[in-house]
Amino acid sequence: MEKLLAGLNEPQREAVLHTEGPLMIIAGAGSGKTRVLTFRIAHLLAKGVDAFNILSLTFTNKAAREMKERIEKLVGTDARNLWMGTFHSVFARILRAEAEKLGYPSNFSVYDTDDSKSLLRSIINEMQLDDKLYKVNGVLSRISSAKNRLITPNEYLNNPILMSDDENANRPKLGLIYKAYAERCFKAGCMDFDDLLFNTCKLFHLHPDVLNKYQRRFKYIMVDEYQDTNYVQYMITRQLSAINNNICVVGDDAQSIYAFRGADISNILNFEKDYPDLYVVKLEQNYRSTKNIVHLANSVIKHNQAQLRKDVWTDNEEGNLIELIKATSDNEEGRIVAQSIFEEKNQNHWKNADFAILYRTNAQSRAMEEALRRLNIPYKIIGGLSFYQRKEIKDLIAYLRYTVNHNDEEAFKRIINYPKRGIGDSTVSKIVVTAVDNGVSIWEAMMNIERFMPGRVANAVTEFTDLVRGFELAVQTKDAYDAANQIAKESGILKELYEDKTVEGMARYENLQELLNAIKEFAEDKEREDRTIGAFLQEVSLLTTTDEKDGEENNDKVTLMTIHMAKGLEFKQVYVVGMEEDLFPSQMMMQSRADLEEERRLFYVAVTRAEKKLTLSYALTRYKYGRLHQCEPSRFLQEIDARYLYVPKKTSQQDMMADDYFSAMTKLGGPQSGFNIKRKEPPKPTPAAGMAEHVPSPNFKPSDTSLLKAGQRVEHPKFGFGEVVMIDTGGNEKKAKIMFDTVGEKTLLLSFAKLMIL
DNA sequence: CTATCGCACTGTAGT
DNA sequence: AGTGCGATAG
Repeated sequence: MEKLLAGLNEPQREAVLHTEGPLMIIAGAGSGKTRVLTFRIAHLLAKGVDAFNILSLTFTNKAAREMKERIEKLVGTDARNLWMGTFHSVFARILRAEAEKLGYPSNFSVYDTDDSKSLLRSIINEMQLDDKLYKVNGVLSRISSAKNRLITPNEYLNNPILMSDDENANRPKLGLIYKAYAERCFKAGCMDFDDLLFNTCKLFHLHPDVLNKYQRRFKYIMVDEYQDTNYVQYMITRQLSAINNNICVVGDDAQSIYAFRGADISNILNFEKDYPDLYVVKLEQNYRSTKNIVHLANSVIKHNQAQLRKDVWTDNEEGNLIELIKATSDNEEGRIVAQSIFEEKNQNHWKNADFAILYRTNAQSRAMEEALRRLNIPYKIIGGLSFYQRKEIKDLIAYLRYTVNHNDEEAFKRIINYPKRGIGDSTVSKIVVTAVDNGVSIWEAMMNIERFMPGRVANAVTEFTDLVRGFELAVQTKDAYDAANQIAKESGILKELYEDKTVEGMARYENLQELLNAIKEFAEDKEREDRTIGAFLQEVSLLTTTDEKDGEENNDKVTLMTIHMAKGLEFKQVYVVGMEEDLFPSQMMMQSRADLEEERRLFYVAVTRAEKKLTLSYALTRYKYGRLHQCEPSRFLQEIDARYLYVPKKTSQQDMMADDYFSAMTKLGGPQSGFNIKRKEPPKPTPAAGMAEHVPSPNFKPSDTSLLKAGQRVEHPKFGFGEVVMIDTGGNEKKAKIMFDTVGEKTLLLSFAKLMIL
């Protein structure tokens, strides 16, 4: 252990050795956070703490797995009993043991996002609401944020602020949808992802003895990526640590990039208030990047207001200046980047795997892919559809789920007529209606179908129930693999796919075989206590893209991914592409969310992935929904301290300055036929450049909305002129609704910094 | 019950 | 432009 500690700097060592009492580690980018965390746990174990008493919460399964491996390397098999995992996986496990206390079956299924959406769609239909007004995505995110703030359906319905919000948004029934949704999930014996945390809190609240049991068990609690936790996660950790008070949170407020899914940066900003005797360690030395990269990152993030004082510095070499590339189009941007990778690779003797191309949205990968393929540069794309999101996989999983839990409504809907067995929508709704009328479950109704729907349909339904009962028997008597195999065969899925001789069909068949292999591995894993289908389903429902194995031998590939996926990774050279206004920072974010501070943190995360070289690029035109659009450079390029930037003389491969190219194109009335340039709409009443600093009015402090009065005229650089129509200052959130003359109504949260009172 | 047509969407991500 | 889902017609 001493040997290990010798390699650490002073704050790192402090973080490792400070084991008793609350601790907050503010870990800047590239400051050796993972190392500190693993050493800290190893140190606890070396001190004689039982692994059984340590709980370590991470943000992804992958992070948990990697950390566990590292610790096992340090301390050996002592690490076996560590509880290490995501919030969801850890508390799903606890809920599985305690579910009955909340009225759930212990084999509850977990709804994924698609299941949730499908259920919501049914509910919105059944309530005869306008699905254009009640969009599934919007409704789901509203319900999700309510659950993340521990608001029950009834509390929602009794909350005047939420209700008036909904009314103003013309969606007064949202609370009722939430209530119906929660009831349906409960009846189906299912939890969605948010329920796993919500119900954990509920369990602890209703059963203090259970809470006490786990409080005494988890003597040491660690939370990684604390800046990305939401309110319910905050409550869980707070309650669990209430007795022993040994809680250690690690995070970096400058890398909080998940507000859009409910992460609450104030968790980390206000942590001090909850634990007065808190000890704070700041890891500020960056070991990853050159001075130029670190300075550039700092020069942008300093524009943010909400942050902890932190000063990231590095001892590393100065390094190259950051290259800024201007391209005429997204396709040319791709060509230049691919060409650059080709040249840099030879020049520095780097591998393909030393390069990453980062972008804001997945759609941007296309141009990059084409260019790389043209130069025969191998690449891999991280993200996109995961294995477990594929239709054929979800179908078989749905059969398994339904076999285990006959109340699982979404699984039922998926499999009842797939493969086709003559039970269509009308039959299904008749069954559902009968079940509801008689107060029995759908399953029971189907078991008695001859009584109310005798005839041909009844036979089909009985065949189906017999089939499922056979599966049930198989699950009880055989091991997971044999049972799954039987289900795949007898359900007819396997046959259906086998008969499809198209390329896609063959791929689907192979995917199914791969799923069966995965079940086989699971069933034969001797280290696992619970090797049933139920346990498999639970694990699989919490698995994602990043958790899947690479599987390929040749891993020397250029990595393409979104900035979000890049967090925690590092590459010798990084290209951040698409540095254009409205794309990065994203227009959508700017309309709905706090403001551009999160986008700025996203930029910070992107550039700090680079070790040696960093290249930024933007295009002047870009394809969007099949049409060519005109773009403007991102405001972030203006915020960068110019000292760190360098613009190569020749940026266009056609040896033509991009500006000339574009003006030539527009003079000709657009490029050749088939092109259809969508001109950017002229900026609203703001200065011509569209990038000039907007000076806030002197009487108006950003984020202080109390100065706004209904009826006031205001101006916003993005949305133009408008009128304040409503303010509510209830709770912590200050909100104002502004009716903009051209854009319509906007609810602004924190973006008041740019708002002028006229 | 199935096939086809038309419309809407097109955002980052983990569980 | 392309896809995927839902509604409607057959």
